[in-house]
Amino acid sequence: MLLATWNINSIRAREERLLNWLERRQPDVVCLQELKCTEQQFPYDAIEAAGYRAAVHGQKTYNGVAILAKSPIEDVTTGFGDDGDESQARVISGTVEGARIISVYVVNGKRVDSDKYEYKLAWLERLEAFLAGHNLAAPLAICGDYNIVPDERDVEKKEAWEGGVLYNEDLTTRFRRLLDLGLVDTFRRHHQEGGLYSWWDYRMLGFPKNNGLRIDHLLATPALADTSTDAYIDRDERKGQKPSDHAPVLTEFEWGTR
DNA sequence: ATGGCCAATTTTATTGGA
Repeated sequence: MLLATWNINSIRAREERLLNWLERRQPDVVCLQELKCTEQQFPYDAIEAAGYRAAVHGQKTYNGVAILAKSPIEDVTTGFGDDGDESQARVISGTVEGARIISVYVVNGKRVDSDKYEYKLAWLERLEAFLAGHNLAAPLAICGDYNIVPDERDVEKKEAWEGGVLYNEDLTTRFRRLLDLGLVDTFRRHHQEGGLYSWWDYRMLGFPKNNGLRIDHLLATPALADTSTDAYIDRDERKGQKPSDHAPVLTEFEWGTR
């Protein structure tokens, strides 16, 4: 199973690029974030014609997450299912070929002194509780835009980002806590070096200067992660006409029908 | 080359992204 995650930054603005990438790359399962559209606006027909089913949790203008898969997507749920705020479409789960797949779009946080950052921290608490409620002995992957830089290898200009809403001691500790639950950062399982990023700012020549961050992650339980054979970042997707500011990140597993 | 923000919106400025 080739599993991918991609913050696409508007599926309507990126439809042609997404379809070209699906055709060329042929991932089995794709977790998407920042659809920026409602379910009514989602291009189901084009995705289906490309050979994929889609489970979509949409929202007008902001957020929005989906799972695309070549195989049926079963037992789809949206949100955390707790008693917290569900007005922002940031989580969708489904089962594909016996593996539980979760697509997440973690809150950005804007500034550390903002209400949005408070919401980010509270949301991460809910994420942890949500995961703790799953069977982590079973095959499961939770993939998406975490808006967290796990460690210094994952940032090009440490001084510029340290202490901000994406990279600080509290967040790296919270990320490690997810790993302490038993989840594996599947990209790091195959690549230990720094300088490999999944996001570059549109502004200030972020990509040409490689001022990047690794903030998009595929975490998996050992039952699944132990079968992974390689991981990739499709850096070329950040090039050319109308790119998303994120590149797709992928992990190959010896799991399922592929 | 990969190039100096981009996308959506009850649009002509504002909000959010990271």
